[in-house]
Amino acid sequence: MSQSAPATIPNTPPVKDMKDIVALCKRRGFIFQASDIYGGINGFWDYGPLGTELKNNIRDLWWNAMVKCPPIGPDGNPVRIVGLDSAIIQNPEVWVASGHVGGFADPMTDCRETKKRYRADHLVVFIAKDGSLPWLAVQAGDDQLDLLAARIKKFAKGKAVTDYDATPFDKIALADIPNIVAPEASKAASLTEPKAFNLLFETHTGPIQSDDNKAYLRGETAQGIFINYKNIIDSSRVRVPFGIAQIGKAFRNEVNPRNFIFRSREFEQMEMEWFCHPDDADMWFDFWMEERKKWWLSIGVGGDDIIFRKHEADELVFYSKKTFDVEYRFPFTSPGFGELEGIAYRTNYDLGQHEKFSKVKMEYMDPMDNTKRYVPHVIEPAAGLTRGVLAVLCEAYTIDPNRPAGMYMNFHPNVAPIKAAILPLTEKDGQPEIAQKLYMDLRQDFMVELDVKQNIGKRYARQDEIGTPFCFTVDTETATDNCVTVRHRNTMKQERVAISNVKTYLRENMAKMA
RNA sequence: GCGGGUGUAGCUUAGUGGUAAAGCUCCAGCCUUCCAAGCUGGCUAUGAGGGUUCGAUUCCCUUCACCCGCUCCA
Repeated sequence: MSQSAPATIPNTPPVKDMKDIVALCKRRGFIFQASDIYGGINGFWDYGPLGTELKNNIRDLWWNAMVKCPPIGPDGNPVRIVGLDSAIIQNPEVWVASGHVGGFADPMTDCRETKKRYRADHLVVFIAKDGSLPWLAVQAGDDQLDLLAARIKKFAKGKAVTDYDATPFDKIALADIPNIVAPEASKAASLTEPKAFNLLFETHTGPIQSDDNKAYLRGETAQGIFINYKNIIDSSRVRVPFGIAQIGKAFRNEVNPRNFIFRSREFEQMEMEWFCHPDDADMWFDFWMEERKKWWLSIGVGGDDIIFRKHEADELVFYSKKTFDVEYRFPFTSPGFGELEGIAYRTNYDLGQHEKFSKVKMEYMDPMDNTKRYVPHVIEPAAGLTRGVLAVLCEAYTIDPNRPAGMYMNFHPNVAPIKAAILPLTEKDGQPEIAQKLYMDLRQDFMVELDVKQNIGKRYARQDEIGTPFCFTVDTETATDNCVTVRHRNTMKQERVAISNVKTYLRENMAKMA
């Protein structure tokens, strides 16, 4: 029970507190700290009964919108997307080709004095030509000579920029590091030896560990798609443009897991790679941007707390020509936003890399014109499933001081873990038997719960707390009129429905927001 | 990885160098009631490890987890 419902100021929505959301997740079985009874493990989370339902619902809605029932393309026909479930461990060359082994393993150096951390390859060390100390480190960039000039003023009056030679920090011998003054430090010898930050999890295939059988847990599901591109082209009668979709776990050794399940070391992704002709890439980029907006709205993540934002040129990673973020205002990012999905125009970078490293041709031959050959370009809508779960949880959490728990979960019915509860008003007069019969029928089609214990108010309250949109209550009149009462979660309003219509009623109300 | 904070039952809190307290939840029973009603009974806790001590939940050390800030974030 929440004891900390904040005082409400008129016309100001009450502030959702992450602590309350995390507490609810544990209390009601959405999400637990992984290895809880052993004191937990940093960066990992377990999904309980309701969290699993919620996550599966979001996952299935994505799969449905992508693979089973993909959107109508610009030509009026549905686009073609096929599914894939690739291995978590692949040949380690995959991750060399993708850039993760190099890019995810940047050596970092810490400044003991200022507590700043720098990428070793982003620091330039200037060494005086006359051999005098100290050496001056600055952050690499267009302005590095200006930065150097400022440091010279402070540490080597009378010298000029031209009296120094530049050396990348990562080329400096370990023994010479104490000669260096860090970029914002006041004296030398504050930089630590560079430490490798390898964000890919390493493992070994086979029972004996050696460098020869080192392998990586995948850092993203996307590479599994790229390395199967050719298999799918050759086996599935797909033609460009088409997509390959995959949902699954990915692993990153995050430096600092934070914010509940937002940044964890094991997480789940929903990624689709859309292969198209380079001339059409911009059109498809806009197409998927719109489709992805619609999808997030369809699972109840909407309103002022979601934004769709194009990256500025200086934010783009080097292989991407355009990136578009779907971001949610989480309680811990507010008033800022945190990323839910990135839609990236990745050019033909990934297929090109795998062509180069595997020596397998990735060229596509236009079936209508054999003279047209090209490596397809890729638009990638890559969403975080577990981040989606968190956004849905935060969005649904609704403070309501009039309810026993002080809140309820306003899930869109299509993501709600339990769609309906069947409740006999009392435990006598044959009501449990009627309820049981209705439950046995409904459970064929819906995740429903039968609850006969305790008074009806407690049972409604419990269902509100886990976000069950509908309760069907069997009462004394049910035996004679064959109707039950539908009680709505958000409004607490009730209406009478014939037992024979309950299934239809549920189906019709599942698609719309309560 | 750095700095700061926090760890007592499922939740919210109390307390003490000497038998760890309560409310709510939960479970069982009574009651049979449309919004956590009432009555009875019950389960469950000092994050982990070490040290000091006759005795540690309390003091000390280490460690783990979580929160905030920094850093990082293909």
